[in-house]
Amino acid sequence: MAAKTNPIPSVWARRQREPEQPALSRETIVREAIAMLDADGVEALSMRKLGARLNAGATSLYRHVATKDELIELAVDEVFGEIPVPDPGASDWRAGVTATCEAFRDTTLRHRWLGSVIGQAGLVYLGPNLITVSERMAALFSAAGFPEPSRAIDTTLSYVLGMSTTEAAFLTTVMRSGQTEAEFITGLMPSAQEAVAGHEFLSGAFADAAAAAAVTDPAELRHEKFAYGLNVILDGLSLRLPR
Amino acid sequence: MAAKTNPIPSVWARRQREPEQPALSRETIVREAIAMLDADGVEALSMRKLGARLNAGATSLYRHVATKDELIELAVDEVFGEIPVPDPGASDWRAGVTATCEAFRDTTLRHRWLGSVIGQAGLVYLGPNLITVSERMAALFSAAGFPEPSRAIDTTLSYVLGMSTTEAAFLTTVMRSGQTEAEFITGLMPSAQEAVAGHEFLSGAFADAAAAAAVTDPAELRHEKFAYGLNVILDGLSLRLPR
DNA sequence: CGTCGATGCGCACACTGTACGCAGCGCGGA
DNA sequence: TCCGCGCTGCGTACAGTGTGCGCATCGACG
Repeated sequence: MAAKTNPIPSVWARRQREPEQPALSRETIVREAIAMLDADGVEALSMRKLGARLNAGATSLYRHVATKDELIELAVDEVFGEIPVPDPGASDWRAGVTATCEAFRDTTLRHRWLGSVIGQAGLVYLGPNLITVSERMAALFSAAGFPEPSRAIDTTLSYVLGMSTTEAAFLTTVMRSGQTEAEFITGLMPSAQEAVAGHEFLSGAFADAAAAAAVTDPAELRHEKFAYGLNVILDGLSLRLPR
Repeated sequence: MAAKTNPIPSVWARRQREPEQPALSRETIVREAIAMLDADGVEALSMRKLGARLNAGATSLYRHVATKDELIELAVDEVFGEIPVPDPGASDWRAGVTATCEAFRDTTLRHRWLGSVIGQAGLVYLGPNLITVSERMAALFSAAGFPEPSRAIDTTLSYVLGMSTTEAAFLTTVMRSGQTEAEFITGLMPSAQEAVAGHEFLSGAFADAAAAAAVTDPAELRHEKFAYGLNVILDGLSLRLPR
C-alpha cells in the first residue's frame, strides 16, 4: 500500500518483479479459459472470474477478445488442435479413421464442455484446427478410394459427436454427484429399474446392462459401446468402396 | 387502478372475466416455455419473460416447477413425445427404423434448441417419453432379430443426434442472419473458399458442394446427407443380423 | 363462521456480459 | 530532451438473470 501511494522509490524495482508475467494476451486468455471450462464446466466460466484468475479486471479481457462467445469459439478450436490425424499410408484406412475418432472422443471427454457449446453453435465454426482435422480425414478417405470423402466424414463425425456428447454429459453429472462412476450407476439403478418397469424390451436390456456393469469397469463398457457403433459405421462405409 | 384500490364493486364481475384462463399449471408453463424456446432459442428463455407471457410474475412459476433446469427437462421430454415409432410388423425393420430416425430429426429441426440442451445434460433424462421411444425402437430391432437391440439403438440415435444437432445449429445461425438458407450459403462462400484454400482435399469437396448447391434446394441436400449416413449405419447393422 | 392449505406476487440478493471513459505506460518524432 | 499519441488495463454503471423469502389472497372444508 505504501508503494502504491508513493510509487517513486520502488518504481524500477517493481518493473523487474515479474518479467515472466506476459501481461494479457489472447493466447493466455484462451488457455486459462480452457482450464476453467475443464474444471467447472461452461456455466462456471465468467469474465470476472477469468479476469481474476489472470490478475486482471473483467473488462480488460475485452481488449483481446470481442465477446465471450468469441472467446469460447477460440477455446473450441484450440482443443480441436489436440486431435491428431494419422497420415494416409501410415496404416490401413480403417485403423487411421478409428484412431482419429478415438482421439476425437478422448478430446471430448477430456473437455466435457465441448458437447454443450457445439450443440449451441454447431460444427460451423470453421476454425483452422477443425479444418485441418477435416482435411486430414479427407485425405484418409480419399486415399482409401472413397468417391465421396466428405459424406464419409460427415457420417463418422456426426456419430462420434453424438456419442461423445452423451458420454461427456453423463460423466459430468457423475462428477457433480461426487461419486465414482460405479457408485453412481449402482445408486441410479433403483430409479432406472422403476423407469423401465412395464417396458418389456427395455427391461431385458436393463437386466443385461446391470449384469455387465457388475463385472466390468464402466469406462471400458462405454468405450466398447463407442467402438461397436464406430465399427458398424466403418462396415457400412466399406460397402461403398468401389469394387 | 380504481378497481384495484377498491376491489369490492367489481369483485364478482371479475371472477367471470376469463373462465378459460387456467391460472397457472405445470402443463401450460411447459407448453409456453416450448413456444418461447422455439421462437427465440434457449438463451432467450427467462423466467421473467415466461411469467409475463402467462400474465404472472416470474416467481409464481416456482410453485409448479422446482427450477429452470427442471422446466427445461420437462420441455425436452415433452417434445420427445412428438416422435412416433411404428409398430414392429407394420413394415420392414429398416423402414420402421428409418421412419423413427426421420421423425427424430424432424423434431430436432422443429425445436432447434433441443441440441443445445441435450449437449448440456445428455440423453440421461430418463423422461417417460424418451423411454417410450427407446422401448419401441427396441421392439423394432428385437423383432428384426437383432441380438443386442440396445447397441443398435445407441448407435443409430447417436448418429441422428449428432447430425441433427449440427443441422439445427446451422439453421439457427441462418435464421439469425435474416436470410434464406440459399442466400446465406452463397454469402458464406467467399470466406469458406478462403478457409479451405491450400487444403487439397477440402478444396475438391468444396467445389463439389458448391456445384451441388447451385442446382439443388439446400434443405434437400441436407436431408440427402442425413439419409446417406443413416443408410450407412443400417447397412452396417444388417451385417450383424444372424444369418 | 373460522381456519387452513395452496397459490401468486413483490422485494431483495448475488451475479452475469459488456459499453464507456479515464489513467498510465512505452515509443516515435521534434 | 521533451511531447504527444496509441495501446493497454481498469472502475463504474446498466440492464438483465435465477431464485429464496415472507406476505396477501382465495377456495374448500370442518
